[in-house]
Amino acid sequence: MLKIYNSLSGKKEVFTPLNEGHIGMYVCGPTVYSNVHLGNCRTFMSFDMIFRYFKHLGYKVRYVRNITDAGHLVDDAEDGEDKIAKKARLEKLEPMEVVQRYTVDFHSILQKFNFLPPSIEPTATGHIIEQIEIIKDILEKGYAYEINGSVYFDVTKFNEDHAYGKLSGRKLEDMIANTRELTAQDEKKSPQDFALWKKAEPQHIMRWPSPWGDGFPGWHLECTAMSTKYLGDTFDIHGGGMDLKFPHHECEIAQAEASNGRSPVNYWMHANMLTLNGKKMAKSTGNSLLPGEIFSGDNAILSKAFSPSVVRFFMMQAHYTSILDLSNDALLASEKGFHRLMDALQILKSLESGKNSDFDVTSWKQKCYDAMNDDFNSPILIAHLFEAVKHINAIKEGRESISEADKALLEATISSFVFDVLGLENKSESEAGTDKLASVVELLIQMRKEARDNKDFATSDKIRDQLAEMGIQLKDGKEGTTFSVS
RNA sequence: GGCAUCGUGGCCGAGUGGCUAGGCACAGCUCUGCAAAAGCUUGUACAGCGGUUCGAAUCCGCUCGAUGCCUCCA
Repeated sequence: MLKIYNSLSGKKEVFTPLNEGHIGMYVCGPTVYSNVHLGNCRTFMSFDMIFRYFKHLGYKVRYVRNITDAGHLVDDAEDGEDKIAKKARLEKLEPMEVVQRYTVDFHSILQKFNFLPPSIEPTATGHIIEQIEIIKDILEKGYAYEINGSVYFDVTKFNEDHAYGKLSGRKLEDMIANTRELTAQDEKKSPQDFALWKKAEPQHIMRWPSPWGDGFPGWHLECTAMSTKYLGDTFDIHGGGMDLKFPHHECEIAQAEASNGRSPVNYWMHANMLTLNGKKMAKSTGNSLLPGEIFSGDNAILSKAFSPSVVRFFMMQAHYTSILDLSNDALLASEKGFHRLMDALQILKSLESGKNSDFDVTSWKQKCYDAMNDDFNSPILIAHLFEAVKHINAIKEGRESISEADKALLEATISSFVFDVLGLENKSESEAGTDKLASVVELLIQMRKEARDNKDFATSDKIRDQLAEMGIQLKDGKEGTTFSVS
């Protein structure tokens, strides 16, 4: 029985999909006006893991994650400028050049992190017509008004017969009480109202024709248009970063309820933020890291480069609803733990099975599922994986044994959780996996053994130390010497 | 200022009204020519102050602090 923490109710709820065996999931994707933010990666990674687990359980999942390539305003005021258009103006590029450049960056980073591609990755600009249709609908229902070629959602009107603020726990009256005075020339009736369609000023490059004149859609609308188009008026899961809860997701609910009278989403899921050295990431203070800067080591914050798998493992060690703090020490610790896990996986392959098992693999497997079924508790899953690591090492040293059947079950289970669900990759294995390197190292190991047998420790240590410098670590064990590549 | 989430041992991080999280680091031991790796052993922590309770770190209140949103920043 799978339980999910639903942000809408504030409780863990038993997950029941609308259609048995099928899941519709929408996650708000990036606005492609700059390199993808590391915190953003964490959010997407959490949902990648969730997507993977659903698939692992055998669900047919339609996972929609959009690309925002228009409509995300720099601010919601009268002079609101589209983020893409602004960047294009600053860099003297065509807006679509900006979109293309950062979409490519986004995909390449996600690929390094071993993300599964979503089922559909729609763009806002590809769904202008759908957005216009929804605006027409909302206007007809009386929850929006047109003024000077722009259309705004009438939050006050909507709140009369719906609950605006139910997701974020806000009350409209409180919001009004806490709002600063309107800028003098604001055309909105109330500061809480938000744009469904913005009139394009003559100099504005990104523009589309509409019944209200040339303009562009509001940011909140695209997600409503694309999610309902591909997943239906009501669908199972809507996810995104905690920062999107208000106003973005709140507005999505309002738009959907205004146009078709029904709550659009059964389970709202929000991934929590990533901090850096205990503080929020912000370019302005220098407390900021790009994913690429972690992989290359080219940054002033970390002592060395870390592989995407290590970063992924680090993130999977925290629950997706907790704030996670990234630091050099934390990554160093994760790197060691990650290698220990990967080494154990390697050892498992060559383990000799015995008559009986000292390790109850079946109940261990159940505990792994219990952890994941409890709101995707990946840190608990990882704790269980390390329990298996202990047993694997004990079996290797002959202190415990495992039956043929249990060994096969353990191998299948652990690799499906590590690789399929958590999405980790054993990079060192694939690099060391080239047979030639392996046989060269085996040769060196053999030569070192001969030197050691002859008590020629100068030679044996030279082999060991020089290989270590190349990142190849020799490990002497009871059954001989093995190696790992870092 | 308002709303929200949270505050756990040296570090990162789970969890929970009474029973071992886990990883990393540290120390001792085993193994080793010496190391490394691996294994074993050791840590009584839960922001502070009150309250509820037979019993709270876990529930309630207040205080302090962090993060998010309310305002451009994921």
